[in-house]
Amino acid sequence: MTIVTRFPPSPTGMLHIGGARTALFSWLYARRHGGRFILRIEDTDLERSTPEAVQVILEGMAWLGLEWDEGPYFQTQRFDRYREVVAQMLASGHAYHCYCSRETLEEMRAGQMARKEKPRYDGRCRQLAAPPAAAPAPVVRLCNPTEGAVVVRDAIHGGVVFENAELDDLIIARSDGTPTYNLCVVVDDIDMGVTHVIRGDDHLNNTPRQMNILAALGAPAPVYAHVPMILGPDGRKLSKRHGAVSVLEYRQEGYLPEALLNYLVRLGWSHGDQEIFSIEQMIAAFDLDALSKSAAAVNPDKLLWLNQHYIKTAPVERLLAPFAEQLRALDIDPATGPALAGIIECQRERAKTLKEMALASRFFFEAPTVFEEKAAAKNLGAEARPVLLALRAALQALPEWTATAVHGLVEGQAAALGLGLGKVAQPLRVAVSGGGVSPPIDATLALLGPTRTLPRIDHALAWIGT
RNA sequence: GUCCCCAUCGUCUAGAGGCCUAGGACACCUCCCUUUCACGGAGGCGACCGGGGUUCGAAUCCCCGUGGGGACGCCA
Repeated sequence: MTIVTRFPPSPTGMLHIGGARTALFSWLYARRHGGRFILRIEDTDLERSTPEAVQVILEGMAWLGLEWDEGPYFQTQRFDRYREVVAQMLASGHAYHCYCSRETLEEMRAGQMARKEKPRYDGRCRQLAAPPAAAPAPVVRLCNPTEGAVVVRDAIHGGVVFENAELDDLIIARSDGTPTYNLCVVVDDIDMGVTHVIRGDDHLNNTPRQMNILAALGAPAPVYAHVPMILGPDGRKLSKRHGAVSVLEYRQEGYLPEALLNYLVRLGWSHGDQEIFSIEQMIAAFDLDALSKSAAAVNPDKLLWLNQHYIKTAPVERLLAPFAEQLRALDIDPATGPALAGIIECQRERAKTLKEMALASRFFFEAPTVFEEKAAAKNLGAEARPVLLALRAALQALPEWTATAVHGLVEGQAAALGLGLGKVAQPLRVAVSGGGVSPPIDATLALLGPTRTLPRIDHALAWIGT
């Protein structure tokens, strides 16, 4: 049997990390078993769905590299099919027209709440012989079994029992004729041959209803796996207040998709003590039975750590494009400085994000005009003057401008001046970078080259002089 | 309110009755390395929600409680 999974976002907002993780799990499961992964856009809510949101979802999926084998399907393009199924259910007696007005329903709910009962439709239209006079356009409801129980066989939770008596006759088609979520999912999953439904456990309660529709249609149930929700860093429900919840925001913030994927895969899933997973390793190791049952809070620090790990270990070429993207976001033209590869090479161990790396690399492209106050106060005092003078002279005479040569030069000058390395390297660092923090001074100067370095020392000297 | 789900360090988790003096990771603290910042290395702090059972033995199984979450829409 070919494994078929799907990711069915509704285009009403951005692709957030919770959705991304569900997509990842579904994608991994399909890949792991050589199956197919389907992308389906659930846009039956005409009011709230937007083409922009569809675009954002597609972009997010593409950035993460979660390529789908089929789709994207749009439910709005399958309305004929849903109508056909609804008609069939009506004909077979598995569904019926309900003429209750919204007001009636509201009263019913209020009464039940007041009596501390579970609010649900009482099925009063089930036995209607004929439509009432002057009735509003009806909705179509599922004829839910009134007895017995539905057992959801869940790969994560085991068997979960729901009494049919707890369920009511849910609406499968609105009064305007459009189908609702529970009907569409079931029909699509049947038609698309979905074998494994991996989704958030907020859907666990919907599952018995969907299984009853499935039964009415005479279709077998897929394997369900209800994964726990993702919580914000504060342990509360994920919301916009927690910062970057949209996947594309992580891109803007300088995260690598492999880092986000690695972070996400370990949220609710584990493989022994392993923390670092390449895409290939995830695919090889992923399994439903290692998914956890409890909700997980996001830990921004750990994501940062993983991102830094991938920045440190990725091939430099892999970082070129996203790093350039970050520079441009800061209005820096990547072509106006030293080779990007060189910069990345010496910055990668001191940046947790590519954005941070870009910020720290600005001086490679733009000569500092002002100096960081504290760094200047500490390292660009009058005593730095002879040091910079000596350094300048020696650098100008340097036959070959390489990191090794600069390294030897700095050490030599320190010895000659009878000073510790810090007393020599720090003023130089502040002079060329504008601050007290930079990659090793030898590598920094090697990248800057004499044409950028010498004038900067002059500028610092002039600044000290005033 | 009713139904459903969940419960190991601050966080992510390992753990499928004895291997647990409860392991790893992030964060935090200390030390080492060091021209800054980092990287790296070595240590440290730190948890089985509570109560009953079952068992020779329970973090692991059962029950109750407590806490958290979800569902109860002509949203998905």
